Amino acid sequence: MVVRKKSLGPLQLAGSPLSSRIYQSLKWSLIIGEYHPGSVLSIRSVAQKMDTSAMPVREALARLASEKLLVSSVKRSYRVAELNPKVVADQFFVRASLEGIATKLAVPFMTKKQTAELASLANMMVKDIRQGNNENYIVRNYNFHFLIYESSQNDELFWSIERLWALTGPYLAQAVRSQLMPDDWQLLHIEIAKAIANSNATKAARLIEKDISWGVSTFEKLADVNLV
Amino acid sequence: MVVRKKSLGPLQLAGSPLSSRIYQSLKWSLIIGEYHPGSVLSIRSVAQKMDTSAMPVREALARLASEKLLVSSVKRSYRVAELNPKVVADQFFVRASLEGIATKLAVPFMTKKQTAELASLANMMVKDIRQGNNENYIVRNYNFHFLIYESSQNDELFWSIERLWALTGPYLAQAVRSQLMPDDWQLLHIEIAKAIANSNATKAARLIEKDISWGVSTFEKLADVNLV
DNA sequence: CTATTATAACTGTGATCACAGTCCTAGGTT
DNA sequence: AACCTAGGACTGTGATCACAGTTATAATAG
Repeated sequence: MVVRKKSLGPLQLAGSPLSSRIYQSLKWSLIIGEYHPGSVLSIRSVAQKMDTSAMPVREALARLASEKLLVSSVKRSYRVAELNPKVVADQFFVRASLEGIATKLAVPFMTKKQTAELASLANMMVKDIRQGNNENYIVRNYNFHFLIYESSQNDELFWSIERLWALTGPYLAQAVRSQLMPDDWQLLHIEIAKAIANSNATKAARLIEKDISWGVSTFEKLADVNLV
Repeated sequence: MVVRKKSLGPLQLAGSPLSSRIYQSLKWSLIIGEYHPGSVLSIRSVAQKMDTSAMPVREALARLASEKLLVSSVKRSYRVAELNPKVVADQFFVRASLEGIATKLAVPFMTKKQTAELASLANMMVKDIRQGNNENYIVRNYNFHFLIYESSQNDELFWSIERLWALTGPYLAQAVRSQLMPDDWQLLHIEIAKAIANSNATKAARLIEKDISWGVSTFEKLADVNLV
């Protein structure tokens, strides 16, 4: 069984331009770590794979590059960025800040049904890791976090965070697949669900920051190693 | 004398694609409030004004829309968003958070020369307002803040903040031009420069947040009025 | 076998076209 | 005078072309 996202940002109706659908599709692929750092995404190759002309793909790639989700230099193919660990750590740092803020705003708005959903997701994520089902885990992790951020009622915050997930997606996926996470890290999601159920916004925010900060410290350590 | 920006993000060399130069140019126009909410930016009209074909303009507008700096619906012209005050307040709220964080990171890195520059800018901004020179004020305000954020050494933070300035630019400019700011607001920049000179990062961050929060409260009030 | 060079394959970029929706307005009708 | 309608002037969208710069490959010279 493949776990699917609920929806990536505003739901894309069938009538939306091809370029937008391609954009959304590629963005989602970045979030779930379908591409690794350095992956080449050229206009023509993507167009062929999606069975369309260059034009809509070209627009989609330009948009992704504009948001720094891809890198582009003149007359060289679009690529997923290969970032040094310091930069990735910086990105995770911003993520931790924004996601903490969003959580604090969200908690008062969350319903019983939503908190139950959170608890359920947290439990399934523990199982996913135990069974080594990384792909399901990644999607569920997305669903867990954005179920919270949705409730923040702040679109700007939501959009910024989602962009950061696409930015760090290729790196997070690498870490998940190489089992770089400490064993007790999974319990954090269960704690978060509990704190939200108890309407403890401050604690929930602190735990979310801790959850993301794992990314910061991991990549900071990598940075130190690489510098030696 | 027209005050100019130092540089908007990474300096655009002459060899860069036309579409990128148009993108940068339009983004800067948004930041300094050259367009007001609702302004129409159609591909062909911009292309004509810039004396080029549709293609590079089309890419630039697609990029801006992707970052939510413009709105676009299918087969309808690109526009500067006309946002309800609640949404604008939300954007200023995120700005306050990120700019506070960036300031806290930046202060330890700032040199004597830079702090002197900050003090100088703060003084000139007071004069700009006194003389009713709004356009100069807006550019100097940009230079003041981004001189700080530059020193945060966190590119992701810098980029996110710059995007938010383009997003809120049309609204900030409106407020500045209608003299909506309280009289003693200008003194804040002088205080910020002092706090940074004293290497008091926490205080500087708090003052920056206060500076931006003015936007939040202003638009929240407007939201209340409009709802009645 | 190695290093250098020429050549072919591939890249984004700009221009232009046809087309189908949206918007606005001038003309007619009630 | 107010309403409706039909037309034309816009809009973004997708496709295709030519071109110039980059990258990788293969042939050639040492």
